[in-house]
Order: sequence, then C-alpha cells, then structure tokens
Amino acid sequence: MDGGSRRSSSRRKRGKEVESLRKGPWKAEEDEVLLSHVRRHGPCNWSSIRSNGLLQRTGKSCRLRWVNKLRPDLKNGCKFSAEEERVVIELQAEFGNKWARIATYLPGRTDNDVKNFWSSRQKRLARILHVSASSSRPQKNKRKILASCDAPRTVDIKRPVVEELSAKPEQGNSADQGYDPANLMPDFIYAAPLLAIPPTVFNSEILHPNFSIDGNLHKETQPHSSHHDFSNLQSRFPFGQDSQGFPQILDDPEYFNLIGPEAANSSQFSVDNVFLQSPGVGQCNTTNIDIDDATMQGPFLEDLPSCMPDQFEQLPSPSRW
DNA sequence: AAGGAACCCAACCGCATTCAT
DNA sequence: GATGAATGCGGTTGGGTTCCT
Repeated sequence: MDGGSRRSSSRRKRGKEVESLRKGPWKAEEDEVLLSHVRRHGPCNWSSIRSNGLLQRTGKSCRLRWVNKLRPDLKNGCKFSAEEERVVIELQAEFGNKWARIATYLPGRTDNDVKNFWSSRQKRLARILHVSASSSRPQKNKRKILASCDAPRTVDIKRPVVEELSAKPEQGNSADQGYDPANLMPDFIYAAPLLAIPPTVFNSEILHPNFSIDGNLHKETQPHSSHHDFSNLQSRFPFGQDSQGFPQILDDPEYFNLIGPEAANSSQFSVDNVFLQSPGVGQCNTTNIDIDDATMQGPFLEDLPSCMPDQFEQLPSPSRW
C-alpha cells in the first residue's frame, strides 16, 4: 500500500471508529478474544484486533489490557511485599519516575502497578505531613500514630532492620499497640527521600551522632563537620544496585565510621532526636530541642516550615503505607 | 447503620519514540 | 527524508472498596 492510499483509508477508518469505539471496563468476552489473539499471533499487532473486527477497542487499549491484566506472569491482586517496596523505593531514588524500568526489576509487576503503588504512597505521605500541619481536626485514621507519645524511646540502630520492615503489624487497635520505636528508625530512613529531605541533611541532622546515644542532646561546640557528608557515604554504600538495599548498611561497621565515631561506638540511638520537638510541645517525654540554639540550626530545620518539627508522625512501616 | 475519608487500581489521555512505507 | 501508524511510557482520573467515626 502506498502512502497516499494508506492515508485516505486511514481517514475513512477514523471516521468510522469514533462511532463504534468501546471504552471503559473490559468484559470477560473481550478478554477471551484478546487472549485468543495473543495465542495466535503473539503480543503484537494490537491494531489488527480492531481492524479485523474482533474488538471495538483501540490497539493501544488492547495492549494495555494485555500488559496490565492478562499477561500470564502477573501477580494480580497481590499486595507489594516488603522486599518489593524496598526495591521500588531504592530504584525510584536511583532512576526517578521510570516506572517501566523499575518494573523490570520486579517480576510479575507492571509499570502501572509500580506507578500506582508509588502514587498512593506519595499521597499518603503528603497527607500525613500536610493535614497534620494544617488541620485542627483530630486525625480520623487510627493507622497513623503520632511519634510524640509516651513510650520507650531507645532503639538499637544496629539491629537488622530488614526484619522490621517485613514485620506485619499486630492486629487490633493501634492505640493499644503503643509506639514501637524499633520500627521507627528504618521507616524514617525511607521517609527521608520521600519527604525530599536532602541526603546531606538527612545524614548530618537525622543521623547526627550528637543527637543520640543516651537520649540526651550532646551539644556540639563545633559546626557539623565534613565526616557527615552523605555523598561519601553513598559512594561507599551504593544502595540501589542490588536487592540488599540501603538497610544493610546499618549492619556494616564502616557505615558508622563514616557517619561519625560517636555513633560507631554506640549501639543505641535515640529516636527522640529524630523527631525534633519544638519547645512548648511538651505533653510528651521526647527530648525538646531548642530551635534557637545555634548548633541546632541547619538545613534540616531551615528547609521545613517552622511548625513542621512538632508535626512529625511515625510513619507506619513500608508494608503498612 | 450511615456517611465520609482514605485507599486501591483499572483505564484513559497525551506525548515521545520507533517502525514501516 | 517525510509521513502516518504503532508502540511505549508517565500522568491523571474516576469508580469501587475498605476503614473509621
């Protein structure tokens, strides 16, 4: 067929297709026709399905249906596992919103799955931060637990965090479960990139060794030093390149050498200091940090609205986001 | 039990790229 | 090389479901 005749026949077809094109949810019969086409011709020539009068769907729609729902190797109706969540988070940090590329690392998952997963995660995070900061109404969702509550506060930062991430929440009212600081640290590690906290800030302010150790703030007499440079850390621990992921670095002693000798010498890390409490919030027993204190002023606080530090909430573990 | 918020996910749309003529 | 079709991808939307008060 030459270009001219192809164009004119294409115009004729376009006029016809507008009136007979079907949209919306797929019926089982349509799926069967599509599957039959793929069995015969393979997953290609999508447009021929309509041009042959098999379905009143665009080739694009047929392809999408096959890729997202009918492919035999899909994990349909199955929630993302903790491992899958971790992979998505790491790869998103590495590749950005390249969902199709990320999906190639997740057998049985489509770009749409990854995209939906990420999108709902982002919405949740945005809501947690924005709503709690702006709304005076009490939170309706029990699944969100304020970090500022009475509970034991010290967590062993060196314990394997992978178990914690894959641990399922106990059944029942979260208020009864209390606040489990052991789950908080790894969650915050993942929350940091999602909250757009710059890595250097995350490292120097969140994992700052002087925030730590015994639950009290050890004030520094010197500005935060270069040994907190996250780029150094990242080059040493190129998380995202394998399935082990970022959490594994917490089990590597070299990590603590990089973030600081104090932390390296301690097996304890106080989560109080991760969630900085502004003065006056004091209905809880977290460590209050003086925002006016020069040693506490850094990009972490500057990058956030002034009301933000007392608005942090514990994020549920990734499998609960 | 009802209503609303939050969540999940299928499917569409627009744009970019690749392929075929 | 130009053109249109086919394909691929990311963003968005809308409806159904679940959870909570």
